[in-house]
Amino acid sequence: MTDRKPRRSDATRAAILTAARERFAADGYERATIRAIAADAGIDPTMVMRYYGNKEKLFAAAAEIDIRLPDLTAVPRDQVGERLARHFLDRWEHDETMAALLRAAATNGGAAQRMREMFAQQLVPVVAPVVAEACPDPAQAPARAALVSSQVLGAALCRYVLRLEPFVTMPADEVTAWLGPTLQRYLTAADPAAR
Amino acid sequence: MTDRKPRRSDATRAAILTAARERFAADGYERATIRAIAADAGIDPTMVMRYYGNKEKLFAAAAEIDIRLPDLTAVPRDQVGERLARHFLDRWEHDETMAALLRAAATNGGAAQRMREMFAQQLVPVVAPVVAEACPDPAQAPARAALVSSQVLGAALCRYVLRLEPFVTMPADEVTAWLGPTLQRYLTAADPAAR
DNA sequence: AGTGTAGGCCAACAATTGTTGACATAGCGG
DNA sequence: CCGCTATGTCAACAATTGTTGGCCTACACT
Repeated sequence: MTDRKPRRSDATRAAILTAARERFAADGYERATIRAIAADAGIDPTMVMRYYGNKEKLFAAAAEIDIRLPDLTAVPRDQVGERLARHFLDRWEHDETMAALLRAAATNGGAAQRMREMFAQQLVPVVAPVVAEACPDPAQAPARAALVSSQVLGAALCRYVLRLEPFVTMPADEVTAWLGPTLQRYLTAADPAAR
Repeated sequence: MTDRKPRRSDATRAAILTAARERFAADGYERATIRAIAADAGIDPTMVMRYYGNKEKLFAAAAEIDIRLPDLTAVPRDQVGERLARHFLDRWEHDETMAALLRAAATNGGAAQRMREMFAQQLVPVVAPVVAEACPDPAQAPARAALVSSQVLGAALCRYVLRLEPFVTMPADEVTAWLGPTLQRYLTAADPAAR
């Protein structure tokens, strides 16, 4: 139902998308040129326009991200933080699309909007039930999720974008060990002062 | 000694720098054009070139930042985290130069380099003595400082760049209340698992 | 007052960008 | 086998960019 008849140009489409993700991840939105993307994909720049309309739509297609968050209700409450930290780190390590979106979101309004949508549609709902258990006010969920975002995005920024030295070489396990308790507190602490 | 003879063009120079900071903060490095900056400053684009050489050097001049970190050794050890959080938030709130550097660092190599230097030269030294008290290994200081950076930059990213809703409207006091204990732990915990 | 120099503007260049249209070709359906 | 449409290439456009050189003006110093 959701898949259409396979087109002869599917290979080209995919090549464009792959090249676009690489370029957007490496250079950000403005510096990644359609010509460079087309060259990487081994085709003419015109094809990019034909298949994706314009640069903005190409980026939208390239930056389509599913965080694939696990079902946190199935995780022991006191391990939620570390579990989340590990998942995010793993996701970032294996999918350059995440870095592409982050880099672009810093200067491109559309990309920032996309990031906000990801937050609202994917992170908040998953996190809400966990927050609800430890905190009476259900309206707190977005704020808690935002705190989680800030630490996760900040770590990604330092590690994959700024390439801040201590953070780049630090083993993934150590990063999760440090971030885990932080996220745990953001999600399950009754108030900021509580542990 | 450090100040030179005042030049007739000092007003223009300052106007350029102010406009540059605003544009770089609002648009990032690539989208902020010299023409737009000159227009904001009410002068000809040529002046920018004459006084700052080229766009890169202009940015370097505009993004010269002193974090003005307080002397943490004079702060009670258990309040270091909150003190740092408040300082950073305040700094970001009142100086758009910080946002300019952050936005630009996401896509511009030079800006990223600048950010790393700020980290190494300003944050690490201030933080090192605090870390040394709680942790035997002096080589841990950079890693702890990097963790602090990640949370601070992440919060700034969400609040001032991505404008993630819950984070934008959250009162500054509440943000510091949440971030304080996190930074405190990154600095003074003996190991990731310790509180 | 006269002159040299710093401050400023205008026009223009070369390069790059996203984007468009006309034209070729090849493969599939009739 | 014929023709139509999808796929692809080439050349070019219009706009924008950083950047340069020439020219005018006004202030400062002798």
